[in-house]
Amino acid sequence: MHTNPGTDVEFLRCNQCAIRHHAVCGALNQEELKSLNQISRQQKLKAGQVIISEEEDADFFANVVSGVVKLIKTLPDGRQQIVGLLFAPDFLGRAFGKQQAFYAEAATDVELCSFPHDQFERVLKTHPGLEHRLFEYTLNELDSAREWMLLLGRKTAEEKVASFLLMLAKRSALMGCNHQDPDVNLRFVLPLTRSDMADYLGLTIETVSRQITKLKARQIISLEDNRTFLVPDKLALEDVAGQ
Amino acid sequence: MHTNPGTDVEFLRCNQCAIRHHAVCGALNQEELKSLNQISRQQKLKAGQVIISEEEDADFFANVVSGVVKLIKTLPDGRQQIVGLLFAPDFLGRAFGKQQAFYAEAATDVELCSFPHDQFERVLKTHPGLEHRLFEYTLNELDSAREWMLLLGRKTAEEKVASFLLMLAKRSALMGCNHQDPDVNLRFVLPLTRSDMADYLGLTIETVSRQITKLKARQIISLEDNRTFLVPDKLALEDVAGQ
DNA sequence: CGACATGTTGAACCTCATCAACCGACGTGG
DNA sequence: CCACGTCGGTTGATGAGGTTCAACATGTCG
Repeated sequence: MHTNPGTDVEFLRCNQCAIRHHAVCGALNQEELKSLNQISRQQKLKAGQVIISEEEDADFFANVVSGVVKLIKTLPDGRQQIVGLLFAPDFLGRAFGKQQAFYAEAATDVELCSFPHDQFERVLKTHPGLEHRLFEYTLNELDSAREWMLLLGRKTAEEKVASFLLMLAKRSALMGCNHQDPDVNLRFVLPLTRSDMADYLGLTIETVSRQITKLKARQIISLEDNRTFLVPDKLALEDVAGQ
Repeated sequence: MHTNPGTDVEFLRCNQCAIRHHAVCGALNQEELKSLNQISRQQKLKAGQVIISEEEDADFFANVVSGVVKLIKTLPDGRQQIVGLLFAPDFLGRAFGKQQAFYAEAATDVELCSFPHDQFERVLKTHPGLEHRLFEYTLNELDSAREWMLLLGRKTAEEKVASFLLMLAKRSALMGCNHQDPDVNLRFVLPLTRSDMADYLGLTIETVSRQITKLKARQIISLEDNRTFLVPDKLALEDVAGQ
């Protein structure tokens, strides 16, 4: 708990953080932020890098500052399912238990703000506001997971792809504090490969590709390039997605 | 906050509760338990009864004391997916928000110990131990949900059915403080109809029925009656389930 | 007893997975 | 500089796994 000048500089870092007000640390007052800041570490990862492996315990928590992280579960024979996508400012890691039944991998280049496991848990114990925020975050994660269970269990390939694109479209509309009319020609960049999409939707890459082609043909979406999507009519897409 | 004799009788009820030490209220000391007990109400429901509807806000929380509750999400055209099964002593309801994106229905006859929404949230605010327990419970729910995403997205019909039966077998082995050898001839009663199974596994009833028949033929399971299953060799079943 | 719900079985069909070829972009090394 | 391999993506042909539709069996309840 030293309070040398260096601390103040680091302290500043949190106050200037791009995601601060939306991340779980947004719950903290200046004093609490300070103690969290002291244990945090910025970290940059390349796309494809494994962040948490399935075997070893995770020794840290982290906020996603930029980029996208995949949470992946695998079957012994190699089949895999993405069980969560983390965008900024999502939180990575499971409180109260180091065991993760999945591994985490950078889908794009990623910046993390990470905290050593034990120290973070200590801060958690002493700052109920932080735990509360994390709890609310977890409840939202659970809601999303259940939404995805409906998609995986009951939607057709076309509905799956449409639902996923719709999710990204909405997300980007929310993010960009968009001055554009939110319902007209939504535009977003897909942060995943077709293979990732397939693993998220419980499909194969071929099926994903075909469904995208079909949506293009029906003019429900159009592509600037392989990764950049345009949605001229959000309602039409919602219709295909089965709400 | 009256403390008339009646209160003590009710107080006793929690102390004698069958699920107390496993339920979220297990985190509470006597004093805390008392305040929770004062707002609780026992409730009995018949199989098939809707507990929380999708439209209206839920005005209560509850512990499942006995029986099984289905959490169901539906698509506009009627397709449905069970996104969670609650056994005793699971907790029903979403803290910090009345909105549920699914509805809850009794799969069997059910006993609940329920708490009015607002009062429970008030207790929650003043008893961090309870909130903490609920948080841990929610984290486990999230883990299960993700496990199920893998099943829904990547497992075959046979693996799905086997996984589900395995889950119930393990569950019943844990419950019955079994003196029986845990690996030999596990026996359990299925608390669901084939239709519920199908909705939980993302299949049709016909497929479920056929897979059960197939597992029977391969001697991996046997049935005393439609609802009572025997697992002579747990390892064989695990093998079919794809771990 | 008939009506209804739950479950099983059969046959036909269809969606999606599989296998394979191909395309364009990119990077590397001869 | 261009040939080459690789990677991400698309498209085509084929077939299997699961759905759909239908009939039938069994058990329960008024």
